[in-house]
Amino acid sequence: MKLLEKMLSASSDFSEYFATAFSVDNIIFGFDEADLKILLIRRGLERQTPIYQHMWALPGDLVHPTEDLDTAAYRVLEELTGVKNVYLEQVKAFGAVKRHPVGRVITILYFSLVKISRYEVMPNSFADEAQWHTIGSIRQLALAFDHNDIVETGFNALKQRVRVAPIGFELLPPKFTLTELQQLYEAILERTLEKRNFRKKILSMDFIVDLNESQEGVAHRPARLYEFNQAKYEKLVANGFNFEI
Amino acid sequence: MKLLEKMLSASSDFSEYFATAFSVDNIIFGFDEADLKILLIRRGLERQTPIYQHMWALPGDLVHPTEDLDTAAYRVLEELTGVKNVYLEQVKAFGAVKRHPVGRVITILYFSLVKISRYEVMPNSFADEAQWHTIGSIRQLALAFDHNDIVETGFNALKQRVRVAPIGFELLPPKFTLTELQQLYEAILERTLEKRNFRKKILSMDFIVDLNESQEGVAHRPARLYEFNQAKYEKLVANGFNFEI
DNA sequence: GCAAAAGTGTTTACAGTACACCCATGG
DNA sequence: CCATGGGTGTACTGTAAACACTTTTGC
Repeated sequence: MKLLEKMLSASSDFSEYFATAFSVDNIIFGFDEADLKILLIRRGLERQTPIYQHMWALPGDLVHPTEDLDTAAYRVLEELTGVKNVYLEQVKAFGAVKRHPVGRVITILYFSLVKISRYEVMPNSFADEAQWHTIGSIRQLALAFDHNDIVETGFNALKQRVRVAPIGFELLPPKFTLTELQQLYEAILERTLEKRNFRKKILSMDFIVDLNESQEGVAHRPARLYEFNQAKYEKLVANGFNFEI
Repeated sequence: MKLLEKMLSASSDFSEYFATAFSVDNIIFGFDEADLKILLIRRGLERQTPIYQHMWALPGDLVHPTEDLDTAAYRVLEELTGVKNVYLEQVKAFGAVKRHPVGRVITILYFSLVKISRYEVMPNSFADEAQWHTIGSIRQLALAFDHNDIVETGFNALKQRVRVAPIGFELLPPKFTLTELQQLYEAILERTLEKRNFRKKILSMDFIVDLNESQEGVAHRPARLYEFNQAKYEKLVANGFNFEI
């Protein structure tokens, strides 16, 4: 039975099929002081339906009727963080019938990668309170809705993606040290990496370039600074290169 | 602005946010005579909205209000093919505002893998006409809606998945030869593989077992038959094994 | 001169790749 | 006996993994 077709052409009442809302949720990743963090909002208070009150949740919103999904996810991100030009990727849809206690709400999960240093939370624009949480601390929390499951799924998606695409750089400032890069990969992959092998591998890929600059003001030998070179990377990909960590 | 929350709690009219339908579409893969094929339906005729008439499209339907997404995808599959216990996996959501000419319809894409030998199309139950198409021939066709894009996305998802999970077996009969398995991987990956190396690699993984049986009635040396052993595979995974082709 | 992190090379083992011939069966 | 696809081994190459010490700076 082709419900969609009937609905759109026949005169029968298919309004029940429109009794579903859909939203986007966004796992916003940041990297700070060797920790991978996720931006959560605390459910409040004046503006929201009184369910899951005071609990932490992923930022999200309904999708406007004339808005693409990616646009909606991007809007949520921008309203919350104020940043633009951010890496954003869809993960998947969550649509269990009872996942929202008030009605049927299907949500499309995204993750985004922001340079945490550049960013300021704007708590009064969107959420009553917003805060970065490590993945470890989130696992100790009961989040609103099915957001614990959703976070695990999104984190796994990041783990997979980071192995085949050079997106980790989106989480670092434009100039970074190899130690920072290694700590980032360790945080995402949740395991330690061997320093010499990591450096060999990363440098052999030939799309991060040595800036011939050094850290300043550190109480030890200053590290060299590098940057990611998108053009070099794309040239390699065009020639059949395959990124793997 | 937390639209979802306002909508559910306030008395304002948010009905425009319910003016969106959502559906599932399913890329049903089968493997037959060394070709990877996708089951398409021809848009017809009596039952459907007169758009994209006579064009080929992916099978899909609206999601019922009290139905999980996976269930809906499974239902589409079962109504069309009659088969059960089939591998099914969500790919992603497609939600461009204008992707459906009649209204806003967000669709969740799935792919499923069926053993083509076991299956009979039931054209009178669901679609006016259903037919297997090779990926090559689909690329020559203009499909309805944005289904050409969707097919490419879904096919790429299969390509990725098959490299890290042993799901190829879902497309083969329970007993298969190594040549059939190789042809399957060649069809999915769209490249040739070297016979000796392929066999070494597959057999070294140790979860396909030699049945000590042979093909019958072939006009050449009969091939040995193998089967996939799920229990062995899971044991390996539990011990930290990682499948790769 | 000491604390702290940066930086660097070599060896070993394993997996990927390339490659060509004999075997078993039906007709 | 011929046509057809089935089945096998070896050498080479490159990448992954394991591993410990020296260097540079600030204080």
